[in-house]
Amino acid sequence: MPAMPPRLSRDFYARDTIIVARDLLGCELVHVMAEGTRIGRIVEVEAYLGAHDLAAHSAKGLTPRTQVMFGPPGYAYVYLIYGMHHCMNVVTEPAGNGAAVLIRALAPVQQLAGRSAGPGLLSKAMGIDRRHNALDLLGDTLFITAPASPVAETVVSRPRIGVDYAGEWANKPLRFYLEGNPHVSKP
DNA sequence: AGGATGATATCC
DNA sequence: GATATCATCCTC
Repeated sequence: MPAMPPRLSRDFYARDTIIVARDLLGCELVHVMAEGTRIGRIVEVEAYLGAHDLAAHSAKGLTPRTQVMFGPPGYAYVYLIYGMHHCMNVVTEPAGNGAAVLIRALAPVQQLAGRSAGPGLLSKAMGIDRRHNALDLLGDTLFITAPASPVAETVVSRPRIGVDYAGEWANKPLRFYLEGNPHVSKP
């Protein structure tokens, strides 16, 4: 088995959120668990640009929940939605901006538990829940590695899912995915 | 189209 | 303390 590509650096996450979102496509999300290591290839993401983005949780300002979003880049922001599903994000840009990228779908690579097309499903398949909130993605438990091979697919952008309440921000094309990939949640 | 199901923010 | 809302998923 080939050596695993290097972990993404703090500087990778510190960049502009749209750039980070696009560059995360093709990267691999890794969760080292007692039962084994689960790995999925990122095929769909959404960018949440910061406190001025009305669709972002950080638009509410600094609260206990959004604390992680306003913190330094390269940390996991995981929350429970609709009382039953977990969503995983990575914090981007320098501390204070409240920006993050939601990971929406993975193609299975190793040991995924069930389907991973959609933010709730992928969290379940990867064994990720609220306990992972505020976890450093440069640590040894949960991290992201650079693409195992060059990303050949075309990246397409569409409006984000489930943010109709956000006015004109709901229409901005801040959802990115790999065209034609069968594991995208809503092609 | 509608229900599950609990944390969060925002009122009183 | 009560209530509305929710970056979803499943079943009908």
